Amino acid sequence: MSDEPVELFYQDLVLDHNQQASSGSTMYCEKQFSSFAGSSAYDTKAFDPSYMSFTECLQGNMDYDSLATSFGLSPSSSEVFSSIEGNQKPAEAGDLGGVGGGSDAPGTHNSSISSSSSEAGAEEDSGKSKSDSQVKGDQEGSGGSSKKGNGSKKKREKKEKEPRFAFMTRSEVDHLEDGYRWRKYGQKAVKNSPYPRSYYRCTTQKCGVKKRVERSFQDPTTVITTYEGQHNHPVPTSLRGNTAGMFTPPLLTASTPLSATVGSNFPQELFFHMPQHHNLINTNTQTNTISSSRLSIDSSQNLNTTSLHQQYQLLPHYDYGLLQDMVPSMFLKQEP
DNA sequence: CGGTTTTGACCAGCGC
DNA sequence: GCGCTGGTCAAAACCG
Repeated sequence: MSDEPVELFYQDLVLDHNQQASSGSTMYCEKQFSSFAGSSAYDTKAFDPSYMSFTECLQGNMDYDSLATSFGLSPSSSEVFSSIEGNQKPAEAGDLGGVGGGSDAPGTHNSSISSSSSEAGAEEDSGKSKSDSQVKGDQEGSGGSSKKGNGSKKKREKKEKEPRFAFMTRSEVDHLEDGYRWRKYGQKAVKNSPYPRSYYRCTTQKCGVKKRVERSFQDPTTVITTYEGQHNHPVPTSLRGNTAGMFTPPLLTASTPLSATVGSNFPQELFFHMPQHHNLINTNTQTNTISSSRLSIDSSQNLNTTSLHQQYQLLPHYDYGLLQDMVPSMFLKQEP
């Protein structure tokens, strides 16, 4: 796995709630893409309808390489894409350091993207190649024969590397709702971190998507979520407790470009809609900043910010940061 | 009662 | 070869 591409993004989506209350007014969400140093350089841009939702991405509507491409990274391969490569091991040391979500992150981040990915890498790569070989087509595959004892494991074929990507979210809730249903199948203590890592698998049959969730030990308010694989099914229409459990659907039916794709799959649809990030990428690695953009959402559309607060403990002013986790490139629709 | 979570054990890859 | 660590399994506990 170490060779597997993993890109981690850290983003702050700031909702200026000063604007939110009054209906008809406009709510502004400032998305701030930044690597862990937390520095920021605003690059205000309007949302472009040509983005792709996180969900879509998860469903496989977007090919992984495109992510790399959209990030301005070498499109070719996952290897390249995974700047982790070089950082593979570094992650181990203080490595996770990056995780700090920019808060206390020291000046260890040398580059925007790579630093972030290294971070993801830290988390990820830790997994080493394990899952690759271990991921039985799904435990079902190995069936009950199971692990112990019998050598059924030998038969495990090396599974194709699943595209993975990670992102950080500022939230008190470890397992963020993303529209899909997950079943937790494991939890492990993570080296160098007081916080355990939880493993989830999509409960939909034949969907082998997995995700790992762990809290950054450097910045406990930050949750690192790593998705592996792509959903081969639509987002469950009715989730227990309802979509996202926190945002009732027509939550954000903005009249802005965002609305173009903001469907009923809330939160992720909101959180994960990203603008063309070709424009967002700031290759200036010295600033550790990728960039940011602002999108406006017509609050008259009923954005329940209260729930936002409740669910994510949004910060009182403009640090409604939790919405922060998005993977910019993922939502980008590749232009033909 | 069915689905989910918890948790200890097991397995495999990697570094020393 | 050994120990460490991450990832997964599956029985038991838990929950609605």
